[in-house]
Amino acid sequence: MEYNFKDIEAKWQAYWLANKSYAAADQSDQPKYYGLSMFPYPSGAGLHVGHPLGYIASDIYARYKKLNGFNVLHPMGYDSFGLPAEQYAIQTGQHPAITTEKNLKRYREQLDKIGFSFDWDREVRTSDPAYYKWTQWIFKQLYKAWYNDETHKAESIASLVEKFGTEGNAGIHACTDQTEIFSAEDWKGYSEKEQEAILMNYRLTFLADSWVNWCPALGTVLANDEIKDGVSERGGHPVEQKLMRQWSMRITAYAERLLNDLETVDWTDSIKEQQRNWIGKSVGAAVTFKTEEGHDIEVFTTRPDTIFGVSFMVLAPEHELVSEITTDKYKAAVEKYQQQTSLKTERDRQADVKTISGAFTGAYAVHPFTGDKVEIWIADYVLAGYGTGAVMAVPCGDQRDYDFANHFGIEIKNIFKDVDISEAAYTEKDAVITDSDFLNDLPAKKAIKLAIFEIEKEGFGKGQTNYRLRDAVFSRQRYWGEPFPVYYKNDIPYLIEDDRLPVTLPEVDKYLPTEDGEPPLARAKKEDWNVSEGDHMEYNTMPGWAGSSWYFLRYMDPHNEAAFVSREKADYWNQVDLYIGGSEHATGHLLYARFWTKFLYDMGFIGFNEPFKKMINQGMILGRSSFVYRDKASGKFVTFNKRKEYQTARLHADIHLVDNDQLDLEGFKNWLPEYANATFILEDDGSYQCGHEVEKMSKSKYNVQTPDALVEKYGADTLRCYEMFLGPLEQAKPWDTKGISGVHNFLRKFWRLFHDKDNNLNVTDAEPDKKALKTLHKTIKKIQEDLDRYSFNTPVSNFMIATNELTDLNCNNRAVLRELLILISSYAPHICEELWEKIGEKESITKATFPTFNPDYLVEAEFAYPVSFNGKMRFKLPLPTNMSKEDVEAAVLSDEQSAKYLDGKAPKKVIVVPGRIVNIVV
RNA sequence: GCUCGAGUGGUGGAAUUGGUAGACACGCAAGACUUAAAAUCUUGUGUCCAUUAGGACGUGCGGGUUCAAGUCCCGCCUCGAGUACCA
Repeated sequence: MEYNFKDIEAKWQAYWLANKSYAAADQSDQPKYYGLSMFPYPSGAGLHVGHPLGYIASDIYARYKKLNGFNVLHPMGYDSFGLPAEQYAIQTGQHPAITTEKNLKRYREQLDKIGFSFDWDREVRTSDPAYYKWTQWIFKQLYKAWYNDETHKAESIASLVEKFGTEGNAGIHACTDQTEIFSAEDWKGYSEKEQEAILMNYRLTFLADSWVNWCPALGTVLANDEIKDGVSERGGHPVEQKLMRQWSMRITAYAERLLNDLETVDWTDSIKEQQRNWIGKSVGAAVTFKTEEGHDIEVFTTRPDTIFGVSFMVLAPEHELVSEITTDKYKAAVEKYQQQTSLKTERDRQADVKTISGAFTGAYAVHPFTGDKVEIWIADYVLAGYGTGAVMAVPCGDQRDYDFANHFGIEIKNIFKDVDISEAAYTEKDAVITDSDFLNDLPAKKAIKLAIFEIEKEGFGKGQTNYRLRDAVFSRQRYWGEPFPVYYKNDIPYLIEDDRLPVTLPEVDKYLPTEDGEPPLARAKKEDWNVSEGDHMEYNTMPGWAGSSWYFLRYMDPHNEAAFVSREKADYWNQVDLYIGGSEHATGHLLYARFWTKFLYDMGFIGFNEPFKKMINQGMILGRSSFVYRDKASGKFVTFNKRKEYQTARLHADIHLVDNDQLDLEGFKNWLPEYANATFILEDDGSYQCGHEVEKMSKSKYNVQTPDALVEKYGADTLRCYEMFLGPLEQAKPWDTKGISGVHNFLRKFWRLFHDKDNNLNVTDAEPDKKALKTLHKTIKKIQEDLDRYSFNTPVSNFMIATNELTDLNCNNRAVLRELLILISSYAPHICEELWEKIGEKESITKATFPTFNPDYLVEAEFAYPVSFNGKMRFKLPLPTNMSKEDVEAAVLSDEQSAKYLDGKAPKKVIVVPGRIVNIVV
């Protein structure tokens, strides 16, 4: 075999490992570069072809930066706590640590075969006690901190306790759930338990009874971002609301900074927008309306300028005041409506937005400015969970209020000057207000300010900013996660001392909740814990996102036993320069990682407050699933073209049993036990044809393509180049191996460039000719430009072009080929390293320097001008490149080919762009 | 509904500031080598008309700006992703 990729790849992978070729230096005169791919959760299915896509891109970039003289950090690790290993443990009794270890090993083998330049000495695993010791430590810091809204940063809780002792809490502007005001005297008089309860309302991680998303099937609570379409993201199980005592993270304290600092990072607009929506800032006012009976109803509005347009009010059906204010006459109707609403699931309620429904309570509120009577309704378009669960309805300015008013025949008052609201509400903020007392003739934006001023002056309410972002639930009733460094004494939580960390996971007999519904850790006896204090330890564990919120910091200083990262190393490596990963983490991981980074910055542990400077989201690689069709009546499997003659259910078939849509019948029977006795209704030619569809790759769809088979058949270098060649990194694309032979052929042709017919090295020291140098320098320029704008697919084409051109030129000059090897080495490191050695280089190509582009080689004496007539290219005319505009024009017009298109007429206009084009207007 | 992104040959895609549309590859077709196949190599390959020469049309659709538009502007259509009674 001429190009023996198997031997070559094994040889150099061993060499790189033995020589620590990719070790990042902690100190260097070179500028630093931190390139990072999101670390994977090691699932049982192994790596599929979608995983390496991002890794290959960050690897190419890391290598490219290294060749350009940067000190590069390019690490890899594993997000190794998580649900699947635990679900597997519940089913089989196997300890999740064993499952995880097994999966990890397989991941590593797969990764190693692809030839990544990871610095494995810096590997981190979130489930490693040496790692989660620091996750627990960061949790402790959050517990010992509060958020000062005056300084806009987190501060130590000790400073807060001091203030309480001297001035009470009235003058403190904090992000807190504490509403009660107390004096310094009060504070001193409180018991420890009372003081602790108050401090809980300030801490950045806190214990509170809160409504949580409870997933009975998984036996745990879930964060909002772990729920998609009303069901759990993992497993697709239903979720219900439940009041539970849980640890939470006060991420809302950082809402404003998380929003503003998006402007300082180079991410896609789409991800930034998703974060903005998730944070959901709305500026407006809280206004209190009094009912005729004297109850207070607080509403939140972003349009206080429209307050004179209020013609009714709406409460959420669950609003606590509903039963109190409803008059006897309307009681039955209101209760019926409440009942109807409660029967609807959250999902149904959101799905059906067209049906207008509601009920009048019989009660009236008094308009704070006009004193008018305003009807109070309940309706399910007002949500209990947002704002105050009550709105002041302004039909002329809000479409939902407009529709509601029309439906129930409520008055629609127009307070916008010269605006027609006969068809729909006017929701733009650019109208002039009228019929509104002191707001008359003001444009909306000014009116908003004045309205808030008046509302505050009269004591009806105040200006307020609301966020959709909620505090994040941080406890999970699961086994396979970080234990909390927390114990309880008399139901008061206390922290475990630093020198006793980590609190490691105790052994348990089963990975299920206890009979009385406590989390699995409650099964552990006192002596099963390595650290046990007080009445009992915390039984909850941390969520999956705990470990992944700071792992990028640990890579900087992975073996530090005295700190999660030393300040010195954090200062050196600083932000991640390039972060590559999927966009599915837009509102989860990326928000939490930003939050923790900002917190650690506030506390002075690190010197930057955004973790990821530049981010690229690789598109998903989709799989091509195959389907079989089972007749519901007979249970027989019906072939694709006959499926319509039967009542069939569509089932996934393993794509490895399908070749060109034809099913391997014996293989299918042997695949799953329930198919052992399968019978078939075949095509007329006796084959079974499968259906197919492009969808997400997943184990349950049996459409997972692993990279292993391709590495085996074509080699890692081919796989690397091919995954990049597929198309733009950010774009989603179906996986298709059709084109891979073309890329493999390129590498073989590249190999032949260095060898004669008998596969002997054939490289000369002779001076290369001009054409070869031109090809080389054209390629240097292209690769540099492409990579600098993160275009990973186009360099492969340019490598092919260069190889094709040099082959046509019979170029075997060492001077040219040597530089070409460096160019290609970031994409195909193994073959380049091998040829590099063969042409007599002594040191690894990973230590080489990226060639310098010299424009002189691209200078040509002649350029073939495309000559257009009326914008249509007609012919090409070679002319000297240094010819003046006037001479070019004269030369083109006097050329005999022009005569035909001019047809005897004089040109109206001639445009000459030197070195580009000539256009003649006739 | 809103936000973001994308629509280019049979296919994946290229064209960085408006300046030769379809690079590179796959596939397909013809040929060479071979007993044959595979592999390899050569040539061709946007569509339509034309024997050729050549011509017309072509980047989702309709307009516009310009000497020149895949690229810029206006109005639509389709697909993908995210998100939603957020007051």
